[in-house]
Amino acid sequence: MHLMMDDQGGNNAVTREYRKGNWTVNETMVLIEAKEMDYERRMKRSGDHSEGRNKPTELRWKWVEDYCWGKCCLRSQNQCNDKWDNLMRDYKKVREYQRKVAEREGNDSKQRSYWEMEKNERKEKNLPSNMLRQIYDRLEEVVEKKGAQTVAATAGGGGGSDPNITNLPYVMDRPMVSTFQPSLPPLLQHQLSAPIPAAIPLPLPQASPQLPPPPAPIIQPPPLSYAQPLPTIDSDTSEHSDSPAKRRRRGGGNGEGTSGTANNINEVSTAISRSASIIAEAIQASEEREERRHRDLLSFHERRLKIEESKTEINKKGMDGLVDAINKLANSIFALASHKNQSSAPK
DNA sequence: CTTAATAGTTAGGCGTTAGC
DNA sequence: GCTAACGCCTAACTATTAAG
Repeated sequence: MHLMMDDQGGNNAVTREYRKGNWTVNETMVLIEAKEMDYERRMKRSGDHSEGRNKPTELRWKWVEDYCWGKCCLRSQNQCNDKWDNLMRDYKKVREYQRKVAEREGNDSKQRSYWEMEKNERKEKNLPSNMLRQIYDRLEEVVEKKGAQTVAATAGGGGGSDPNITNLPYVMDRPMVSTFQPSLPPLLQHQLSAPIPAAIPLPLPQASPQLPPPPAPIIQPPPLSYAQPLPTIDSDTSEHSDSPAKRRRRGGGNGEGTSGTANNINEVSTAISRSASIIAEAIQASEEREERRHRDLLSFHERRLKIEESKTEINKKGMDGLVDAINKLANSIFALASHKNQSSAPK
């Protein structure tokens, strides 16, 4: 269970328990995918420059965090941000090196590609020692696409020349907290129960504020509603409207805003508690389904084992019978031959 | 003023090795 | 076998700059 219901001071809130420790390849792929979606989302938005002016800027990394959570990558926005920074550092080093290698290849200079190098050789050249090809390729895909999109948007774009512009209406009312769809579609319940392979291409998140994401193939980011947010409280640090550096500073208060009226607070807390119970139910259902699937899988394996065993037994019996028959045949032939010998012998 | 991007730095976890 | 020392790796923190 990664979501905790907080009930302090009478307000229900959902606390995210972020995973710690090293990033797995799968988590990294999810993050890259989230960034890819983020780029695409922003490009769409920058093309649609007629709306969203003077709206509060969206917290991009919170969006990325939400996306990652929808893919069972339980990291905070800071973790995502940091990991992305580190990834980009490594990626750029490798990319630069690979470019140099490619240039020198024309000049007949013998220089091994990054992937052909040993770990210590990489270290000598001040390159990341263990960047995975899989991750590099995926990063290249995303980063180069981003570059191309940026150029395209700059060329095509009236006021939306900057890919960083965040003016789509569907984020305009988004508070500085993470969000969930208040009523989870059945699909999400399924998603929660099954980790999703990151390599499979995903449909784009919806850019429209009114329309919920369309019913989609099995793999789809969870629909995030920005119109009806469900606040979460981050378990590591309070991450609200401060700058990244300030956000991380501990002991500096919780950074809560004071602008909400009592009415709003009431409405929000009601919505939160409703949403929380829905989410809790969804998670419970998904866990039950997962349990059931696990049991099915086990019984299936057992059945398969039994079938294998009986097959082996039948084969063994068949082989024994065959050996027996061959022995008998050999004996008969031998007996026949000796009988013939005796009968043909001179008297 | 804010967020995003970048880069330098620190801290903690983990494996290896030498000494007892 | 135990433990301290060491080095490496990576997440996390911090500062700075750019752009809107």
